[in-house]
Amino acid sequence: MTLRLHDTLSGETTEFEPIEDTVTLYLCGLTTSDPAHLGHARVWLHTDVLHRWLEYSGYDVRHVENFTDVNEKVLARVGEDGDSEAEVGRHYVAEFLRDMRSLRLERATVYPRVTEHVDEVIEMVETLVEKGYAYESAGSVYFDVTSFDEYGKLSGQQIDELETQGPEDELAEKRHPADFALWKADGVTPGEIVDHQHDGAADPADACETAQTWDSPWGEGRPGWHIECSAMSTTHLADTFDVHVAGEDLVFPHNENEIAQAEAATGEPFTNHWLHVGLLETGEEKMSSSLGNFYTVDEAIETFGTDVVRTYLLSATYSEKQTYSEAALDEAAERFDRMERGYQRAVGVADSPDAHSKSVDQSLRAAVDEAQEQFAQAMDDDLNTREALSALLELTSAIHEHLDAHDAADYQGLRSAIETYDDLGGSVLGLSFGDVGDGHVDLTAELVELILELREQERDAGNYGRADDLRDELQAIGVEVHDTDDGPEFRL
RNA sequence: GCCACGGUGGCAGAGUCCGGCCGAACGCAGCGGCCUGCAGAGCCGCCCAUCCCCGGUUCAAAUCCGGGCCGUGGCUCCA
Repeated sequence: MTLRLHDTLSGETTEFEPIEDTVTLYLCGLTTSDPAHLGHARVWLHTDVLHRWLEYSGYDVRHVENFTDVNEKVLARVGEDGDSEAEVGRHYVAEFLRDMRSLRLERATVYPRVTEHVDEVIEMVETLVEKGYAYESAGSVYFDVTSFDEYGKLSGQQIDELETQGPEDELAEKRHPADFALWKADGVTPGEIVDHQHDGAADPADACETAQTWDSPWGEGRPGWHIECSAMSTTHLADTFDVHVAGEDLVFPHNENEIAQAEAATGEPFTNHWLHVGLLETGEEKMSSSLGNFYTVDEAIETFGTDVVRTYLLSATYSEKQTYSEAALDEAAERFDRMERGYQRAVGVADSPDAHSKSVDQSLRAAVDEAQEQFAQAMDDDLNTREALSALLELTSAIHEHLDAHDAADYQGLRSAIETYDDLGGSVLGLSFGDVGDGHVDLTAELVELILELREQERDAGNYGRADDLRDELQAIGVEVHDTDDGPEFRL
Protein backbone atom coordinates (compact mmCIF):
# COMPACT_ATOMS: atom_id res chain seq x y z
CA MET A 1 0.00 0.00 0.00
CA THR A 2 1.39 3.34 -0.96
CA LEU A 3 0.24 6.85 -0.47
CA ARG A 4 -2.01 8.32 -3.13
CA LEU A 5 -2.59 12.05 -3.28
CA HIS A 6 -4.95 14.21 -5.24
CA ASP A 7 -3.39 16.92 -7.39
CA THR A 8 -5.36 20.02 -8.27
CA LEU A 9 -3.37 20.65 -11.44
CA SER A 10 -3.97 17.31 -13.11
CA GLY A 11 -7.28 16.76 -11.33
CA GLU A 12 -6.18 13.20 -10.63
CA THR A 13 -5.33 11.17 -7.59
CA THR A 14 -2.00 9.52 -8.21
CA GLU A 15 0.61 7.51 -6.43
CA PHE A 16 2.99 9.67 -4.48
CA GLU A 17 6.60 9.24 -5.56
CA PRO A 18 9.11 11.63 -4.06
CA ILE A 19 11.79 13.01 -6.35
CA GLU A 20 14.57 12.36 -3.86
CA ASP A 21 14.70 10.38 -0.62
CA THR A 22 13.74 13.44 1.37
CA VAL A 23 10.24 14.66 0.64
CA THR A 24 10.10 18.37 -0.18
CA LEU A 25 7.00 20.13 1.08
CA TYR A 26 5.94 23.77 0.86
CA LEU A 27 3.01 25.50 2.48
CA CYS A 28 1.84 29.03 1.69
CA GLY A 29 1.85 30.53 5.13
CA LEU A 30 0.24 33.60 6.60
CA THR A 31 0.53 37.32 6.28
CA THR A 32 1.67 38.82 9.56
CA SER A 33 -1.27 41.14 9.90
CA ASP A 34 -4.02 39.26 11.75
CA PRO A 35 -4.25 36.60 14.43
CA ALA A 36 -4.53 33.06 13.07
CA HIS A 37 -8.05 31.66 13.12
CA LEU A 38 -9.42 28.12 12.95
CA GLY A 39 -9.49 28.21 9.16
CA HIS A 40 -5.74 28.74 9.09
CA ALA A 41 -5.35 26.06 11.72
CA ARG A 42 -7.16 23.65 9.45
CA VAL A 43 -4.52 24.06 6.75
CA TRP A 44 -1.69 23.85 9.25
CA LEU A 45 -3.11 20.75 10.82
CA HIS A 46 -3.68 18.79 7.65
CA THR A 47 -0.19 19.72 6.51
CA ASP A 48 1.10 18.60 9.88
CA VAL A 49 -0.64 15.25 9.59
CA LEU A 50 0.71 14.78 6.06
CA HIS A 51 4.17 15.52 7.43
CA ARG A 52 3.68 13.05 10.26
CA TRP A 53 2.26 10.36 8.02
CA LEU A 54 5.18 10.69 5.60
CA GLU A 55 7.61 10.31 8.48
CA TYR A 56 5.66 7.39 9.86
CA SER A 57 5.84 5.83 6.40
CA GLY A 58 9.61 6.09 6.52
CA TYR A 59 10.38 9.30 4.67
CA ASP A 60 12.44 12.24 5.80
CA VAL A 61 10.60 15.47 5.23
CA ARG A 62 11.91 18.91 4.39
CA HIS A 63 9.00 21.18 5.25
CA VAL A 64 9.07 24.87 4.39
CA GLU A 65 6.41 27.30 5.50
CA ASN A 66 6.70 31.01 4.83
CA PHE A 67 5.48 34.14 6.55
CA THR A 68 4.60 37.18 4.48
CA ASP A 69 5.88 40.08 6.52
CA VAL A 70 5.84 42.78 3.84
CA ASN A 71 2.30 43.83 3.03
CA GLU A 72 -0.07 46.78 3.17
CA LYS A 73 -2.18 45.04 5.77
CA VAL A 74 0.82 44.76 8.04
CA LEU A 75 1.28 48.51 7.82
CA ALA A 76 -2.36 48.97 8.71
CA ARG A 77 -1.57 47.40 12.09
CA VAL A 78 1.19 49.88 12.93
CA GLY A 79 0.32 51.58 16.19
CA GLU A 80 -1.62 48.55 17.36
CA ASP A 81 0.85 45.71 17.44
CA GLY A 82 4.11 47.55 16.92
CA ASP A 83 5.60 50.85 15.90
CA SER A 84 6.70 49.84 12.43
CA GLU A 85 5.94 47.35 9.69
CA ALA A 86 8.93 45.27 10.80
CA GLU A 87 7.84 45.26 14.41
CA VAL A 88 4.25 44.27 13.60
CA GLY A 89 5.67 41.46 11.50
CA ARG A 90 7.79 40.17 14.35
CA HIS A 91 4.82 40.38 16.70
CA TYR A 92 2.64 38.15 14.54
CA VAL A 93 5.39 35.70 13.67
CA ALA A 94 5.81 35.15 17.38
CA GLU A 95 2.06 34.69 17.76
CA PHE A 96 1.88 32.19 14.91
CA LEU A 97 4.71 30.16 16.34
CA ARG A 98 3.01 30.15 19.71
CA ASP A 99 -0.32 29.04 18.16
CA MET A 100 1.47 26.30 16.25
CA ARG A 101 3.03 25.05 19.44
CA SER A 102 -0.27 25.00 21.24
CA LEU A 103 -1.79 23.03 18.35
CA ARG A 104 1.06 20.57 18.82
CA LEU A 105 2.28 21.02 15.25
CA GLU A 106 5.57 19.47 14.27
CA ARG A 107 7.99 22.22 13.44
CA ALA A 108 8.66 23.01 9.83
CA THR A 109 12.27 22.73 8.75
CA VAL A 110 12.40 26.41 7.77
CA TYR A 111 10.07 29.36 8.29
CA PRO A 112 11.34 31.85 5.71
CA ARG A 113 10.20 35.45 5.72
CA VAL A 114 9.98 37.84 2.80
CA THR A 115 12.18 40.42 4.53
CA GLU A 116 15.00 37.86 4.57
CA HIS A 117 14.64 36.91 0.92
CA VAL A 118 14.49 40.14 -1.01
CA ASP A 119 17.77 39.29 -2.74
CA GLU A 120 16.32 36.04 -4.06
CA VAL A 121 13.15 37.84 -5.14
CA ILE A 122 15.14 40.45 -7.05
CA GLU A 123 17.21 37.74 -8.66
CA MET A 124 14.14 35.89 -9.86
CA VAL A 125 12.57 39.08 -11.20
CA GLU A 126 15.76 39.87 -13.09
CA THR A 127 15.73 36.41 -14.61
CA LEU A 128 12.13 36.85 -15.69
CA VAL A 129 12.92 40.21 -17.29
CA GLU A 130 15.95 38.75 -19.09
CA LYS A 131 13.95 35.83 -20.39
CA GLY A 132 11.23 38.13 -21.67
CA TYR A 133 8.48 37.12 -19.26
CA ALA A 134 8.44 40.42 -17.43
CA TYR A 135 8.90 44.10 -18.15
CA GLU A 136 9.73 47.23 -16.24
CA SER A 137 7.29 50.11 -16.22
CA ALA A 138 7.63 53.32 -14.19
CA GLY A 139 9.96 51.69 -11.68
CA SER A 140 7.73 48.66 -11.20
CA VAL A 141 8.07 45.26 -12.86
CA TYR A 142 5.11 43.25 -14.18
CA PHE A 143 4.74 39.67 -15.30
CA ASP A 144 3.52 39.44 -18.88
CA VAL A 145 0.79 36.81 -18.73
CA THR A 146 0.61 36.53 -22.51
CA SER A 147 4.24 35.38 -22.61
CA PHE A 148 3.57 32.24 -20.59
CA ASP A 149 1.53 29.85 -22.70
CA GLU A 150 0.32 27.75 -19.83
CA TYR A 151 -0.97 30.66 -17.77
CA GLY A 152 -4.28 29.60 -16.25
CA LYS A 153 -3.59 25.87 -16.22
CA LEU A 154 -4.12 25.48 -12.48
CA SER A 155 -7.35 27.43 -12.10
CA GLY A 156 -8.80 26.88 -15.55
CA GLN A 157 -8.97 30.61 -16.20
CA GLN A 158 -8.63 32.13 -19.65
CA ILE A 159 -6.55 35.29 -19.84
CA ASP A 160 -9.16 37.16 -21.85
CA GLU A 161 -11.91 36.34 -19.39
CA LEU A 162 -9.93 37.69 -16.48
CA GLU A 163 -10.55 40.94 -14.83
CA THR A 164 -7.72 43.20 -13.75
CA GLN A 165 -5.19 41.86 -11.29
CA GLY A 166 -4.06 44.30 -8.64
CA PRO A 167 -5.21 47.80 -7.80
CA GLU A 168 -6.78 50.02 -10.47
CA ASP A 169 -3.98 52.56 -10.48
CA GLU A 170 -1.58 49.93 -11.80
CA LEU A 171 -3.62 49.50 -14.92
CA ALA A 172 -2.04 52.37 -16.83
CA GLU A 173 1.42 50.92 -16.31
CA LYS A 174 0.52 47.44 -17.54
CA ARG A 175 0.46 46.01 -21.05
CA HIS A 176 -2.38 43.60 -20.27
CA PRO A 177 -4.90 44.08 -17.47
CA ALA A 178 -4.19 40.56 -16.23
CA ASP A 179 -0.47 41.22 -15.81
CA PHE A 180 0.55 41.28 -12.18
CA ALA A 181 3.25 43.05 -10.19
CA LEU A 182 6.56 41.37 -9.38
CA TRP A 183 8.19 44.48 -8.00
CA LYS A 184 6.47 47.67 -6.89
CA ALA A 185 8.18 51.02 -7.15
CA ASP A 186 8.64 53.15 -4.02
CA GLY A 187 6.88 52.69 -0.69
CA VAL A 188 3.24 52.58 0.27
CA THR A 189 0.75 55.43 0.20
CA PRO A 190 -1.81 56.05 2.97
CA GLY A 191 -4.65 55.37 0.56
CA GLU A 192 -3.49 51.78 0.17
CA ILE A 193 -3.83 50.93 3.84
CA VAL A 194 -6.69 53.05 5.09
CA ASP A 195 -9.32 50.40 4.32
CA HIS A 196 -7.52 47.80 6.39
CA GLN A 197 -7.10 49.89 9.51
CA HIS A 198 -8.61 49.07 12.89
CA ASP A 199 -9.29 51.16 15.94
CA GLY A 200 -6.09 52.07 17.69
CA ALA A 201 -3.99 52.12 14.55
CA ALA A 202 -1.56 54.94 13.88
CA ASP A 203 -2.25 57.71 11.40
CA PRO A 204 -1.96 56.13 7.92
CA ALA A 205 0.66 58.61 6.81
CA ASP A 206 2.82 57.86 9.87
CA ALA A 207 2.36 54.12 9.40
CA CYS A 208 3.48 54.36 5.77
CA GLU A 209 6.62 56.14 6.91
CA THR A 210 7.67 52.82 8.44
CA ALA A 211 7.16 50.83 5.23
CA GLN A 212 10.28 48.88 4.33
CA THR A 213 11.83 49.39 0.90
CA TRP A 214 14.82 47.87 -0.83
CA ASP A 215 17.20 49.00 -3.51
CA SER A 216 16.83 47.16 -6.81
CA PRO A 217 17.90 47.45 -10.46
CA TRP A 218 14.62 49.36 -10.98
CA GLY A 219 15.13 51.71 -8.06
CA GLU A 220 13.79 51.73 -4.52
CA GLY A 221 10.76 49.50 -4.05
CA ARG A 222 9.00 46.47 -2.54
CA PRO A 223 8.45 42.87 -3.62
CA GLY A 224 5.17 42.01 -5.34
CA TRP A 225 2.56 39.81 -3.72
CA HIS A 226 3.11 36.47 -5.41
CA ILE A 227 6.82 36.31 -6.20
CA GLU A 228 7.88 35.58 -2.64
CA CYS A 229 6.48 32.05 -2.61
CA SER A 230 8.13 31.19 -5.92
CA ALA A 231 11.44 32.58 -4.70
CA MET A 232 11.36 31.06 -1.23
CA SER A 233 10.14 27.61 -2.25
CA THR A 234 12.71 27.18 -4.99
CA THR A 235 15.43 28.60 -2.74
CA HIS A 236 14.74 26.34 0.21
CA LEU A 237 13.59 23.24 -1.65
CA ALA A 238 14.37 22.87 -5.35
CA ASP A 239 13.22 24.05 -8.77
CA THR A 240 10.81 21.13 -8.72
CA PHE A 241 9.57 19.89 -5.37
CA ASP A 242 7.15 17.23 -4.23
CA VAL A 243 4.14 18.81 -2.59
CA HIS A 244 2.71 22.30 -2.42
CA VAL A 245 -0.10 22.88 0.06
CA ALA A 246 -2.36 25.92 0.23
CA GLY A 247 -5.86 26.97 1.16
CA GLU A 248 -8.40 26.60 -1.61
CA ASP A 249 -8.88 30.35 -1.77
CA LEU A 250 -5.33 30.76 -3.03
CA VAL A 251 -5.77 28.81 -6.25
CA PHE A 252 -6.31 31.99 -8.16
CA PRO A 253 -4.50 34.22 -8.48
CA HIS A 254 -1.80 33.40 -5.96
CA ASN A 255 -0.92 29.80 -6.83
CA GLU A 256 -1.53 30.37 -10.52
CA ASN A 257 0.96 33.20 -10.46
CA GLU A 258 3.43 31.20 -8.43
CA ILE A 259 3.53 28.53 -11.11
CA ALA A 260 3.92 31.07 -13.89
CA GLN A 261 6.78 32.88 -12.16
CA ALA A 262 8.66 29.80 -11.09
CA GLU A 263 8.28 27.78 -14.26
CA ALA A 264 9.08 30.75 -16.47
CA ALA A 265 12.20 31.46 -14.42
CA THR A 266 13.52 27.92 -13.98
CA GLY A 267 12.11 26.22 -17.05
CA GLU A 268 11.19 23.28 -14.82
CA PRO A 269 7.84 22.03 -13.50
CA PHE A 270 7.12 23.78 -10.21
CA THR A 271 5.70 21.01 -8.05
CA ASN A 272 4.37 17.48 -8.51
CA HIS A 273 1.37 17.63 -6.22
CA TRP A 274 -0.88 20.59 -5.53
CA LEU A 275 -2.89 19.96 -2.40
CA HIS A 276 -5.66 22.43 -1.70
CA VAL A 277 -7.30 22.41 1.67
CA GLY A 278 -11.02 23.16 1.66
CA LEU A 279 -12.23 26.25 3.46
CA LEU A 280 -13.70 26.32 6.91
CA GLU A 281 -17.15 27.85 6.69
CA THR A 282 -19.51 29.17 9.30
CA GLY A 283 -22.73 27.85 7.87
CA GLU A 284 -23.22 30.52 5.28
CA GLU A 285 -19.80 31.86 4.45
CA LYS A 286 -16.13 31.17 4.85
CA MET A 287 -14.28 32.04 8.00
CA SER A 288 -12.06 35.00 7.27
CA SER A 289 -10.19 37.79 8.92
CA SER A 290 -11.80 40.44 6.79
CA LEU A 291 -15.31 39.17 7.49
CA GLY A 292 -14.63 39.09 11.20
CA ASN A 293 -16.57 35.85 11.65
CA PHE A 294 -13.75 33.85 13.09
CA TYR A 295 -12.65 31.94 16.13
CA THR A 296 -8.95 32.52 16.73
CA VAL A 297 -6.67 29.57 17.30
CA ASP A 298 -5.93 31.02 20.69
CA GLU A 299 -9.59 31.16 21.71
CA ALA A 300 -10.34 27.72 20.34
CA ILE A 301 -7.49 26.12 22.26
CA GLU A 302 -8.47 28.01 25.36
CA THR A 303 -12.08 26.82 25.13
CA PHE A 304 -11.73 23.28 23.85
CA GLY A 305 -8.13 22.23 24.31
CA THR A 306 -5.60 21.01 21.77
CA ASP A 307 -6.89 17.45 21.44
CA VAL A 308 -10.47 18.44 20.78
CA VAL A 309 -9.47 21.09 18.24
CA ARG A 310 -7.27 18.58 16.46
CA THR A 311 -9.99 15.93 16.53
CA TYR A 312 -12.47 18.42 15.16
CA LEU A 313 -10.27 19.61 12.30
CA LEU A 314 -9.35 16.04 11.37
CA SER A 315 -13.00 14.98 11.36
CA ALA A 316 -13.42 16.15 7.79
CA THR A 317 -11.04 15.28 4.97
CA TYR A 318 -8.72 18.05 3.93
CA SER A 319 -9.96 18.39 0.39
CA GLU A 320 -13.57 19.08 1.32
CA LYS A 321 -14.78 22.20 3.00
CA GLN A 322 -15.79 21.92 6.63
CA THR A 323 -18.61 23.69 8.41
CA TYR A 324 -17.94 25.27 11.75
CA SER A 325 -20.40 25.15 14.63
CA GLU A 326 -20.26 24.87 18.39
CA ALA A 327 -22.13 21.58 18.09
CA ALA A 328 -19.48 20.17 15.77
CA LEU A 329 -16.78 21.05 18.29
CA ASP A 330 -18.84 19.44 21.05
CA GLU A 331 -19.17 16.32 18.98
CA ALA A 332 -15.41 16.27 18.47
CA ALA A 333 -15.02 16.53 22.22
CA GLU A 334 -17.22 13.45 22.64
CA ARG A 335 -15.24 11.55 20.04
CA PHE A 336 -11.95 12.41 21.64
CA ASP A 337 -13.18 11.67 25.16
CA ARG A 338 -14.42 8.29 24.08
CA MET A 339 -11.01 7.39 22.70
CA GLU A 340 -9.24 8.70 25.76
CA ARG A 341 -11.47 6.80 28.15
CA GLY A 342 -10.90 3.61 26.23
CA TYR A 343 -7.17 4.23 26.20
CA GLN A 344 -7.01 4.92 29.90
CA ARG A 345 -9.14 1.93 30.75
CA ALA A 346 -6.83 -0.28 28.70
CA VAL A 347 -3.74 1.14 30.40
CA GLY A 348 -5.32 0.79 33.83
CA VAL A 349 -6.20 -2.85 33.35
CA ALA A 350 -2.99 -3.77 31.56
CA ASP A 351 -1.06 -2.51 34.56
CA SER A 352 -3.25 -4.35 37.04
CA PRO A 353 -3.17 -7.96 38.28
CA ASP A 354 -6.28 -8.63 36.20
CA ALA A 355 -4.19 -8.79 33.08
CA HIS A 356 -2.45 -12.06 32.27
CA SER A 357 0.08 -12.70 29.61
CA LYS A 358 -1.44 -16.15 29.11
CA SER A 359 -4.92 -14.82 28.37
CA VAL A 360 -5.66 -14.52 24.72
CA ASP A 361 -8.73 -12.94 23.19
CA GLN A 362 -8.60 -13.47 19.46
CA SER A 363 -11.34 -10.99 18.74
CA LEU A 364 -9.43 -8.22 20.52
CA ARG A 365 -6.27 -9.05 18.63
CA ALA A 366 -8.11 -9.20 15.35
CA ALA A 367 -9.65 -5.81 16.12
CA VAL A 368 -6.20 -4.33 16.70
CA ASP A 369 -4.94 -5.64 13.37
CA GLU A 370 -8.05 -4.42 11.64
CA ALA A 371 -7.76 -0.95 13.17
CA GLN A 372 -4.15 -0.66 12.02
CA GLU A 373 -5.01 -1.78 8.55
CA GLN A 374 -8.05 0.47 8.26
CA PHE A 375 -6.04 3.41 9.53
CA ALA A 376 -3.20 2.93 7.07
CA GLN A 377 -5.56 2.43 4.17
CA ALA A 378 -7.48 5.55 5.05
CA MET A 379 -4.35 7.69 5.31
CA ASP A 380 -2.86 6.29 2.13
CA ASP A 381 -6.09 7.07 0.32
CA ASP A 382 -5.48 10.81 -0.03
CA LEU A 383 -5.29 11.38 3.72
CA ASN A 384 -8.76 10.34 4.80
CA THR A 385 -8.37 11.49 8.39
CA ARG A 386 -12.04 11.00 9.22
CA GLU A 387 -11.80 7.34 8.34
CA ALA A 388 -8.52 7.08 10.25
CA LEU A 389 -10.21 8.45 13.33
CA SER A 390 -13.02 5.93 12.85
CA ALA A 391 -10.48 3.12 12.91
CA LEU A 392 -9.31 4.28 16.32
CA LEU A 393 -12.87 4.63 17.59
CA GLU A 394 -13.64 1.09 16.54
CA LEU A 395 -10.59 -0.08 18.44
CA THR A 396 -12.04 1.69 21.46
CA SER A 397 -15.21 -0.36 21.19
CA ALA A 398 -13.20 -3.55 20.88
CA ILE A 399 -11.34 -2.77 24.10
CA HIS A 400 -14.54 -2.22 26.05
CA GLU A 401 -16.11 -5.34 24.63
CA HIS A 402 -13.10 -7.34 25.63
CA LEU A 403 -12.91 -5.98 29.15
CA ASP A 404 -16.64 -6.31 29.72
CA ALA A 405 -16.69 -9.91 28.59
CA HIS A 406 -13.57 -11.28 30.25
CA ASP A 407 -12.44 -11.36 33.85
CA ALA A 408 -8.92 -12.28 32.86
CA ALA A 409 -7.72 -9.56 30.53
CA ASP A 410 -5.47 -10.27 27.55
CA TYR A 411 -2.27 -8.46 28.52
CA GLN A 412 -0.56 -8.71 25.14
CA GLY A 413 -3.75 -7.75 23.34
CA LEU A 414 -4.20 -4.67 25.49
CA ARG A 415 -0.56 -3.71 25.07
CA SER A 416 -0.78 -3.81 21.32
CA ALA A 417 -4.01 -1.81 21.44
CA ILE A 418 -2.29 0.81 23.58
CA GLU A 419 0.67 0.90 21.21
CA THR A 420 -1.70 1.39 18.33
CA TYR A 421 -3.21 4.41 20.04
CA ASP A 422 0.22 5.79 20.81
CA ASP A 423 1.58 5.26 17.31
CA LEU A 424 -1.40 6.12 15.15
CA GLY A 425 -3.39 8.43 17.38
CA GLY A 426 -0.33 9.92 19.03
CA SER A 427 2.52 10.07 16.55
CA VAL A 428 0.44 10.37 13.38
CA LEU A 429 -2.65 12.32 14.39
CA GLY A 430 -0.87 14.19 17.16
CA LEU A 431 -3.40 13.38 19.87
CA SER A 432 -2.47 12.90 23.48
CA PHE A 433 -4.50 10.40 25.46
CA GLY A 434 -2.88 11.23 28.74
CA ASP A 435 -1.07 8.78 30.94
CA VAL A 436 -2.16 6.74 33.88
CA GLY A 437 -0.34 4.00 35.66
CA ASP A 438 3.08 4.81 34.31
CA GLY A 439 4.48 5.02 37.83
CA HIS A 440 4.66 8.79 37.91
CA VAL A 441 1.65 9.62 39.99
CA ASP A 442 1.71 13.30 40.82
CA LEU A 443 0.43 15.08 43.88
CA THR A 444 -2.87 16.01 42.27
CA ALA A 445 -3.67 12.41 41.56
CA GLU A 446 -2.73 11.39 45.07
CA LEU A 447 -5.03 14.02 46.52
CA VAL A 448 -7.89 12.97 44.32
CA GLU A 449 -7.35 9.35 45.34
CA LEU A 450 -7.49 10.44 48.95
CA ILE A 451 -10.78 12.27 48.49
CA LEU A 452 -12.24 9.32 46.62
CA GLU A 453 -11.25 7.07 49.46
CA LEU A 454 -13.16 9.27 51.88
CA ARG A 455 -16.09 9.21 49.51
CA GLU A 456 -16.00 5.41 49.44
CA GLN A 457 -16.25 5.39 53.20
CA GLU A 458 -19.33 7.59 53.02
CA ARG A 459 -20.82 5.32 50.40
CA ASP A 460 -20.15 2.21 52.47
CA ALA A 461 -21.86 3.89 55.37
CA GLY A 462 -24.85 4.63 53.14
CA ASN A 463 -24.28 8.38 53.25
CA TYR A 464 -24.99 8.84 49.54
CA GLY A 465 -25.80 12.50 49.93
CA ARG A 466 -22.29 13.19 51.19
CA ALA A 467 -20.81 10.96 48.51
CA ASP A 468 -22.67 12.77 45.77
CA ASP A 469 -21.63 16.14 47.15
CA LEU A 470 -18.01 15.09 46.98
CA ARG A 471 -18.43 13.87 43.44
CA ASP A 472 -20.10 17.15 42.44
CA GLU A 473 -17.37 19.17 44.09
CA LEU A 474 -14.72 17.22 42.23
CA GLN A 475 -16.66 17.65 38.99
CA ALA A 476 -16.74 21.40 39.59
CA ILE A 477 -12.95 21.58 39.74
CA GLY A 478 -12.55 19.45 36.65
CA VAL A 479 -12.25 15.92 38.01
CA GLU A 480 -14.59 13.45 36.37
CA VAL A 481 -15.50 10.51 38.62
CA HIS A 482 -16.90 7.18 37.46
CA ASP A 483 -17.75 4.32 39.76
CA THR A 484 -16.90 0.88 38.46
CA ASP A 485 -17.03 -2.61 39.85
CA ASP A 486 -13.37 -2.23 40.75
CA GLY A 487 -13.89 1.00 42.60
CA PRO A 488 -14.01 4.64 41.52
CA GLU A 489 -11.95 5.94 38.61
CA PHE A 490 -11.28 9.50 37.68
CA ARG A 491 -10.12 11.64 34.81
CA LEU A 492 -8.74 15.19 35.08
C1' G B 1 -20.35 37.11 -16.99
C1' C B 2 -16.12 33.57 -16.48
C1' C B 3 -13.60 29.55 -13.51
C1' A B 4 -13.53 25.76 -9.63
C1' C B 5 -15.74 22.63 -6.14
C1' G B 6 -19.94 20.61 -3.90
C1' G B 7 -25.43 18.67 -3.04
C1' U B 8 -25.68 11.56 1.32
C1' G B 9 -30.14 10.57 7.94
C1' G B 10 -32.24 15.44 13.13
C1' C B 11 -26.71 17.14 13.14
C1' A B 12 -21.92 16.20 11.60
C1' G B 13 -19.53 13.44 7.98
C1' A B 14 -17.11 8.80 5.23
C1' G B 15 -18.03 6.29 0.72
C1' U B 16 -17.83 8.82 -5.53
C1' C B 17 -11.11 8.38 -8.66
C1' C B 18 -11.16 1.80 -9.54
C1' G B 19 -20.01 0.27 -10.37
C1' G B 20 -21.54 -5.08 -6.84
C1' C B 21 -19.01 -6.77 0.53
C1' C B 22 -23.60 0.56 0.57
C1' G B 23 -29.31 -3.99 2.93
C1' A B 24 -24.89 3.38 3.06
C1' A B 25 -19.15 3.65 8.03
C1' C B 26 -17.47 6.23 12.64
C1' G B 27 -19.64 9.69 15.93
C1' C B 28 -23.36 13.09 18.19
C1' A B 29 -28.51 13.58 19.34
C1' G B 30 -33.12 10.40 20.37
C1' C B 31 -35.56 5.62 22.18
C1' G B 32 -35.51 0.73 24.74
C1' G B 33 -32.69 -2.95 27.78
C1' C B 34 -28.37 -4.64 30.90
C1' C B 35 -25.16 -2.83 34.75
C1' U B 36 -25.73 0.71 39.04
C1' G B 37 -27.91 3.14 45.65
C1' C B 38 -28.12 7.22 42.02
C1' A B 39 -25.38 9.46 38.12
C1' G B 40 -21.68 8.75 34.68
C1' A B 41 -18.95 5.47 31.84
C1' G B 42 -19.57 0.90 29.30
C1' C B 43 -22.26 -3.02 26.77
C1' C B 44 -26.63 -4.90 23.72
C1' G B 45 -30.56 -3.43 20.56
C1' C B 46 -33.56 0.19 17.99
C1' C B 47 -34.85 4.71 15.49
C1' C B 48 -33.36 8.41 11.55
C1' A B 49 -31.28 8.32 4.33
C1' U B 50 -36.73 8.77 -2.12
C1' C B 51 -27.90 9.03 -1.57
C1' C B 52 -30.73 17.13 -5.30
C1' C B 53 -34.00 16.19 -9.90
C1' C B 54 -34.74 13.99 -14.87
C1' G B 55 -32.94 10.78 -18.57
C1' G B 56 -29.16 7.12 -20.19
C1' U B 57 -25.40 2.96 -19.92
C1' U B 58 -25.27 -1.85 -17.14
C1' C B 59 -27.06 -8.27 -14.94
C1' A B 60 -25.86 -4.32 -11.22
C1' A B 61 -25.19 3.00 -10.03
C1' A B 62 -24.75 7.25 -4.21
C1' U B 63 -20.68 5.76 -7.48
C1' C B 64 -20.19 6.04 -14.87
C1' C B 65 -22.49 9.40 -19.07
C1' G B 66 -25.93 13.62 -20.66
C1' G B 67 -29.20 17.59 -19.17
C1' G B 68 -31.24 20.57 -15.29
C1' C B 69 -31.85 22.91 -10.40
C1' C B 70 -29.49 24.69 -5.99
C1' G B 71 -25.21 26.04 -2.82
C1' U B 72 -20.28 27.68 -1.71
C1' G B 73 -15.59 29.52 -3.13
C1' G B 74 -12.40 32.31 -6.69
C1' C B 75 -11.98 36.35 -10.54
C1' U B 76 -9.90 42.42 -4.82
C1' C B 77 -5.84 41.13 0.56
C1' C B 78 -7.11 36.24 2.06
C1' A B 79 -5.36 29.43 4.58
